[in-house]
Amino acid sequence: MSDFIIYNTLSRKKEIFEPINPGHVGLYVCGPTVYGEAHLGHSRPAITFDVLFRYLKHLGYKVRYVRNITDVGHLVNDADEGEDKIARKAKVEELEPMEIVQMYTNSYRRNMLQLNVLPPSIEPTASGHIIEQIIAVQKMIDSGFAYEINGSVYFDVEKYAAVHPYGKLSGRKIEDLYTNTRDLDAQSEKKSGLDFAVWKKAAPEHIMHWPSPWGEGFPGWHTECTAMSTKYLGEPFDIHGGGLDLLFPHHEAEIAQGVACFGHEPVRYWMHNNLITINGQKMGKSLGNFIKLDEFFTGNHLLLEKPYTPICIRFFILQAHYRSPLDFSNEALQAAEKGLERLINATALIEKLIPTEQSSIDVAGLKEKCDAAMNDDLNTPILIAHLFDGVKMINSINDGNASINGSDLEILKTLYNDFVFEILGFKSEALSGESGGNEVLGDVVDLLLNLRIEAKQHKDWATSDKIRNSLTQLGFEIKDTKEGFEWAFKK
RNA sequence: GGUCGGUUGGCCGAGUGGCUAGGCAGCGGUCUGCAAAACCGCGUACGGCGGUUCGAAUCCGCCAUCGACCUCCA
Repeated sequence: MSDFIIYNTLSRKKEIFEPINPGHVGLYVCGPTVYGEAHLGHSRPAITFDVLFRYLKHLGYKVRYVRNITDVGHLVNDADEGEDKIARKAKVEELEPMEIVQMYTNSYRRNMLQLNVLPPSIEPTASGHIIEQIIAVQKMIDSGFAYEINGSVYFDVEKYAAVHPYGKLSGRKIEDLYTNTRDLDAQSEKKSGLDFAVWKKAAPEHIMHWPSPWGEGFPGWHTECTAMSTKYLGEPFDIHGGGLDLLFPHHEAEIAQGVACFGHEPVRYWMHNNLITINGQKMGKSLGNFIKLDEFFTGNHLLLEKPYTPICIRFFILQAHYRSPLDFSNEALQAAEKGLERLINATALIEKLIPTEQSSIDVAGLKEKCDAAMNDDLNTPILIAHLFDGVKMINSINDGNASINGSDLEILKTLYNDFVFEILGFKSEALSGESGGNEVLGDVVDLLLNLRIEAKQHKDWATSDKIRNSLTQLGFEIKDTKEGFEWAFKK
């Protein structure tokens, strides 16, 4: 088998993936901060790393996939400085912070399920790992790279940068950072504007806080990922993923914290997905131009011409390479919708193909190309292109313009099951005549279509068309075949 | 201002120093009572200007332009 190659942000190169422990992979991905409903932007890392998770398993690795839930610790950088994002929302809505956390965690999980994103192996919460974070902070102090002041603990970036390359992941130079750091908090207790909080003293009105060696407080922005990733995956571990927007400062800080805690870098391969844009601009909470996933599924948003199914969103995202920016548009989404349908239909058709003596198509070659595409840094757009080549083959065989032998047919079945369903994670969303969701409904549709056949036999085209058009209006897709008819219902 | 990354046909999106993905839309044809689906055929694109090369959309330089990060953000 050929090597699996991934792009490592750390080296800015494609590298052969070699796990630290043969046969096992530790994967950590930054999950959501649960203070709002998930939007399209959240779906990209979730889907990207879901495909990575699925593919690693397909390759035979035993994978431990950790994706955190951030439920404490993000500071709000406005008038309410020092107040926790989640606590702030709680006051507005007069809910307990943990009530908010629970609500949005539930909705996030529901959305992920809809997108056919597999649950991670472990989904740790920051609030559930306060002790681990306190220990991590203590290690940073012990190693001399963090200092306590007035009940808060800060990471000493200057001291760290003197002996370690701070900025190596994001390609930043410490001098540049100095000149660019805004001087907003002149009265700050930090030694330097570059320093970041690893533990923050809680103001009296602050709701979420825990006791620590430095007094009542809460963990800083980046502490949780360092504590939780290494707790479950060890250090160093194999792959750390996340959105490109987390590269700096979050991931840079994680490297520094890791070195401060363990004396070596915590991660072998860093992977970053690019962002989704809307009209060429980043879709983000701060810009207020995001569309929630639920809004996609219902079509209930000004920018949406119609609803789009979760799998359509998934297909749309995977038709672009994860490291490329992807621009949202109704047109692109509708193109994805139709393409997905064609792929799913052909995949279902494989079951009905009748093998012959000879194969006129190169199934082994197709499989090789599909493997190669995935091995080349998860090139899902290329993989999908090859799968569409196969779609043409499948349809041609069905039309009698090509042939396939028994063994090739078996390979083809496995190939499409593996890539379309297991790895890319697509699934059929239509209720077809065969599988059917509601048996009575199916029987009624069959009845109507049988009446239509009778009408056709009498050349009563008016009745025939009336039945077909009415069913089409209701969302059924009717196809006439040699044997009679086929139908499918689309939500 | 600093750092990084884009600019591909009507739209979306891959990719490689020469063999010039794929999807969607469009056009013509086959099939069909008409459709739908499917199949066959068609469209020859890589921001601009230079340079390297037998040959560049692909490498280099300059310019233009867009974006991301530098502050919480997937």
